[in-house]
Amino acid sequence: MVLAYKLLSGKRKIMILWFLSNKVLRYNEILKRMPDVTQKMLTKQLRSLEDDHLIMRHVYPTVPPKVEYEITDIGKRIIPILELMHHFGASYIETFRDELNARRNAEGPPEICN
Amino acid sequence: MVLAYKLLSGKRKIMILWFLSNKVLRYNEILKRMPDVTQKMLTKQLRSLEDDHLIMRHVYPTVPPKVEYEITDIGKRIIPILELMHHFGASYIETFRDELNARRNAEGPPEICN
DNA sequence: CGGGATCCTTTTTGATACTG
DNA sequence: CAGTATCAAAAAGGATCCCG
Repeated sequence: MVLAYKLLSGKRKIMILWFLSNKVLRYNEILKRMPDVTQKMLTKQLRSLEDDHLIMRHVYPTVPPKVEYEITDIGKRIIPILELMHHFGASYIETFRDELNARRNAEGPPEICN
Repeated sequence: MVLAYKLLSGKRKIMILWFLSNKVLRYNEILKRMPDVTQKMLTKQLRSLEDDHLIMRHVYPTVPPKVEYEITDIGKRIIPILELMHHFGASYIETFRDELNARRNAEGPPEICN
């Protein structure tokens, strides 16, 4: 439990895994899908996910370089957790819609994903 | 997804919810179950969980004071996520036992919960 | 008993510029 | 294209002491 939590700790990791859950993506493709992340942070989280064996990094030594990221078998086993989180988020929003709207107006811009 | 992640962000929240999933507990009972947390941090995380409506706080104005914490209905809906995380942790450990042991020896003391 | 208040350290995240 | 490097800010976590 704590272990899974730690593996997912990091503001962007769950989104990265979510994107990679059904596709192999290049570095820039992931970057485009996350408009508010810096290159540095994306790289860092990708490295961390790779170190934890949740994703694989494939480097094609071409010019220009091409790097693809692919979810691993063990990484795929995290997807059901993300799906549950997604469903939970939806029902949570439904329950507290008004309160969440109030917070949102007070604090900042909306999220892409719940 | 991101929302559920944010609600669970905080080093102790998932453990607190785990403990409260099947019992109402007093402040000190939670504290005893988490040997390495300070009172300040426990209080802080409890307040945060309460603000997010995942737990309820019942104060009995006796002397000495008595405060109980109880999971809410919406809080209970997070438990399946924690159970999945727990199972994931177990299979992850099984897959990478050797590597995890190596890290453990290098870094520090073991966890109570995976 | 169940906290709150202060002060401090560690960790995480971000902005910006540069490169093979 | 896919990153590094440097610097700075913010967030999270912790130690310690005090209180009704």
